[in-house]
Amino acid sequence: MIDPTDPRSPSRQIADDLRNDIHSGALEPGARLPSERELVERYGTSAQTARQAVSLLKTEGLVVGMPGRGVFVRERPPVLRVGSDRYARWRRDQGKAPLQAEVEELGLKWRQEVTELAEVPAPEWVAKWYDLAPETPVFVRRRRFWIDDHPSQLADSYYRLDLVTGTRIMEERTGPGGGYRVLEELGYPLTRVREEIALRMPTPDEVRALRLEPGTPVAELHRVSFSNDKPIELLQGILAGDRYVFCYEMPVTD
Amino acid sequence: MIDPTDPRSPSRQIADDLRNDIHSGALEPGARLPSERELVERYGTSAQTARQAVSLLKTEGLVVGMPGRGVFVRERPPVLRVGSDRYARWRRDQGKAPLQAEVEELGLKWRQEVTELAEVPAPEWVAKWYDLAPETPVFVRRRRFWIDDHPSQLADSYYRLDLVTGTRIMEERTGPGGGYRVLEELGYPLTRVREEIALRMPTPDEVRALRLEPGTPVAELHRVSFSNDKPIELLQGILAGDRYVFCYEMPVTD
DNA sequence: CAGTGGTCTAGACCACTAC
DNA sequence: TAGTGGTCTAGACCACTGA
Repeated sequence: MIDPTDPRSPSRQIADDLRNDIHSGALEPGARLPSERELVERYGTSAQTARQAVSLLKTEGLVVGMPGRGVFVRERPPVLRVGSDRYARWRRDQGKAPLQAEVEELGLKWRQEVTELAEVPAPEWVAKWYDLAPETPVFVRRRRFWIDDHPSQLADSYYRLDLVTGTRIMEERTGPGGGYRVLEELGYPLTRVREEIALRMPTPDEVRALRLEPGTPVAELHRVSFSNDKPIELLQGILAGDRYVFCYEMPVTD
Repeated sequence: MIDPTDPRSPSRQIADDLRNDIHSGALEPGARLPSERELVERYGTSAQTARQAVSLLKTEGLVVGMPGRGVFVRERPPVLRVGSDRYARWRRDQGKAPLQAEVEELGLKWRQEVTELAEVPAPEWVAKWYDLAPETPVFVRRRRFWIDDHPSQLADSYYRLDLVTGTRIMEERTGPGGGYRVLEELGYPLTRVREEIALRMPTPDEVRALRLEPGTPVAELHRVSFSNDKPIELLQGILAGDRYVFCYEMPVTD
């Protein structure tokens, strides 16, 4: 089954065959790929070569290996469309955090796990936006968001100490409406949001925390929340790339 | 150098060591990693094990192998911040396409390569937005964008035939200001834009067309351009994940 | 020319799964 | 218990690079 005159290496030939089967639908999502031993027999290569072919598909994010069971065509998890009206005030008035509202509208379960509440020296980008000297202490809320019992986002919110000391932002539970509601009550209503999204592969820590399959990229989100042009919250998020679609809508300015 | 009591597998231990060296700065961007043979000697493992460690770092996008030379810590290419004021009309009045203006402001070279001009059956999402029967013929402009002599984006623009037949949109060169300028002159000024961004690993075709290093994710961008709530252009873009940062700024609505 | 990464063969053992 | 993926050893050849 391997064509020695083909310029592609044997492992590439096998990988391309399997990829075709997946894209053509011959192998549907959830289906099991031929086992390593079957591939060896079918193509007449060594086991390592068959393994490398499958490994290629894994790094492409097309298949997932389950030790003892087999290699399976990945089923795309439910995707969350993160929209640009996420921050609308009427959502908070219903007592929900921005993401929570969006998730529950889709009929999915939602959970927030607070992993750390602490004073830390300000990271460089935080100091820059808050116009603080480097290393100035700031308050950080680190959370992990779960959607349908899957971890899907790591989110670290940084606040100025002079703004949030003594408020519910320093507590485990910020109360209905989330952190924005607290800031609003302090006299800092949210007026503008700036988001930057970069793409990269996850670190091993992130793979663990988000239970990412190999071949899943992440989005690194930096968000600046303004109240009348004054930054009031800075967020760094790591989002599982296969669970989010970012969606922005904007008028065209002159 | 391998700790047999460590629960991590040998290849993981080697990979973690190298990753630490990279993050600590002991191995700077552009530096060469120890060669496969050196790693074998240092850790006392087989060559395959050392290879697997390095291969892990490749899929993480941290290093790049150059056959015959070595494995090098990846240098991040210049990153382009794609902003939400990209579509502002004043830019087009200077005779530049949206992306072109942004790139040249950074002092980078810019080039557009038209790879195909054709009538094709409408893909599903195109038919949906244009409210056409599936497979209705539409006109597609496929281009590849180069920044500083690196391919960085594949962009397919779909147009309704009844709008663009006989216009410069069907020509190789659309003239100053790009496709939006042509539509504007036809009586369809751009008023609103909607963008959806999904993350995934590239297909082999995309790896080739964008000359992507292993371990580089891509962003799949779907853009709908409206003129007074009527879609006038649909774009699917594949953007090299290591060359773009997406940046959106939005007011908070009630 | 020696050294490099990339690919391959031919074995082996382990932990896990499903029966 | 048989089959699975995951990892490992110990070799080998090739094309390419740089001196």
